Formats: sequence, structure tokens, C-alpha cells
Amino acid sequence: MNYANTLKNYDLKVTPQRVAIVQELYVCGHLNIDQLYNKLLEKFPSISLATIYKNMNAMIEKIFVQEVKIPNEKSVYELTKERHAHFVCECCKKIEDIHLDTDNLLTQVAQKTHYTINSTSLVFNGICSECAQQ
Amino acid sequence: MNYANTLKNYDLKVTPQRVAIVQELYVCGHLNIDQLYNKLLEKFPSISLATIYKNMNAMIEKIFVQEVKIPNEKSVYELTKERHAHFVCECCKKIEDIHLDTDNLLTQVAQKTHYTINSTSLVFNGICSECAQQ
DNA sequence: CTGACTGCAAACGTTTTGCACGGTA
DNA sequence: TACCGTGCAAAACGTTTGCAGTCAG
Repeated sequence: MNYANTLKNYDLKVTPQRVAIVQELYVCGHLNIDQLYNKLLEKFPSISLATIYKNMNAMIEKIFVQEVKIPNEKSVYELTKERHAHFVCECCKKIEDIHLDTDNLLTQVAQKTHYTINSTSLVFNGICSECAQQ
Repeated sequence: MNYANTLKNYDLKVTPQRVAIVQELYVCGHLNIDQLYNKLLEKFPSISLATIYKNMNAMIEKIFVQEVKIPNEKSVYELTKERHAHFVCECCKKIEDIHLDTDNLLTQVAQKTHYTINSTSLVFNGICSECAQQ
């Protein structure tokens, strides 16, 4: 993953702060604003929260990054990938991507509503196996 | 629907403001805080936003009301009902409940993650048939 | 009568904005 | 060089809290 080139592909100027944001999202998968800010503080001790917000908004506008809204939790951000669902552990707050076959689901929605579906937001809350063992 | 009795069933004191909140949610289905505030202003010209917030939090705590987080939109609130999904029209912002058979989906999640699922948040974004005609 | 609810004002946390400076292309 | 991004400070916004007065049970 070449972070700088990926930014360019999305029409975003390359700056060290942006590269670091992409890198953290790539490595960590899902981060909320505070987590991202704290990670970046290690590399850029004088980085501003305003910079984080401005960059997230710029990346969201280019659909390079997407916000994931989670019940009872702060929103997290992830690099745009192929459509997938999320599992959130209510205990350790871990978030995992789940790739599901949603053809049947979308067929049901189409039959019941006759609406055109453009995107989905599927979040499953529960207890992960690590937390369940304790 | 007897609003006062329903409030009592959920261990919530009955006040005119609360009855009005339940009534609006029952009639409108889904409302965000501003919409609810504006509706209640008609009946209670001096009602405070703080009252709305306090009551929503009280009702959520009793699981009488639930928050629905929607991508790119403000959260809306609805009376707790049986599990269901939501369709949101990107054009007119209309929100509709959809009752889907999710057995297959939950089976897939169970097989792929071995996690215990306690709740789901399923939101479908698209264009409703009324907006599609235009 | 007692405790809970209301409405107001202030406080708080989060996100956005304006501006001077510095860096990217 | 021209424009865009950064960081700081202030502003804006949404939500919560404290308090005095009022109401429900």
C-alpha cells in the first residue's frame, strides 16, 4: 500500500499528516477521532484536532474514507472498501469487518419496498469469543 | 394506544410533555430532536430543549425509546418495537420500517465469527419510488 | 407531602471557522 | 509562485447540568 499515491488517486494533496492518517486507518482498520488524534500526536506533537477534522472531511468528500455509525458508540472511520458489515463487541468494543452474502436480504428489500438501494449499513452488536470466555 | 398507561408500564411518570412526546413518536414513527422540539413547541410554547433531552434519555434508559443512527443524517428516535430494519430515502429523507427475515444473515454471522449477536442495526439507503418518478 | 419534572441559564464537549504562516506541486 | 494545508484561537453547535419553582403520585 503506497499511501501517497493512493491519496493522489483520490485527488488529495500529499502531506505528511495525511499520509499518517491513511497509514493509521490502514493498519488499525477502524478509529474514532480521538484515537486518530492520539496516534498522530506521537508522530506530530503539535498537530491540531482541527487538522484531523479538516482532513477527515476532505477524505470523506472524496469517498476515500467512510464514517461508520455504531449504536451507543462514537463514530469510527475506515478506508473505503468493498461493501461489508460490522461486528462490534459490546464488551471490549472491538470492531470487525464481516463479509456477508446479502443477495437474499436485498431481494427481500426490493420486493417489500420497490425502492432502489444504493448503500447499506449493517452493524451487529454482541460479545466476541475472547470476551465470552471470561 | 393509551400514552399515559404505556408510560406507566415503563416506570415513567406521566406528564403532559411526556405524553406529547410519545404521541408524536407514535404518530410520526421517526423524529430527530429538532423535529420533536418543533412539534412540541406547538403544544407547549415554553417547552425547553433540555426537557426534550432529559425525557429522551429517560425513555432510552427504560428502553421505551430507541435511537436510530443513520449515515449522513441526524439520529432519529422511535418507540421500541420488534426487531426491524430501516430504509432511508436519500432524496426526501423519508424513513420506513422494513421487516426482513434475517435468519439466514444471522446464521452467516454466527458461522463466520462464532460470536453471540445481541442486536442488529440494519439501514438501507436509496431512492424511494415517489422520488424515483421525478 | 415528597420526590420527580420543568424551564431557564450556564457549562461542557465536539466540530467548524478565520487567519497567518509554511509547504506542496 | 500560487494555492492549499497546517496550527492556533475563537466561534458555533449540540448536549448536559444545576437550580428554583411546580406538579404528579
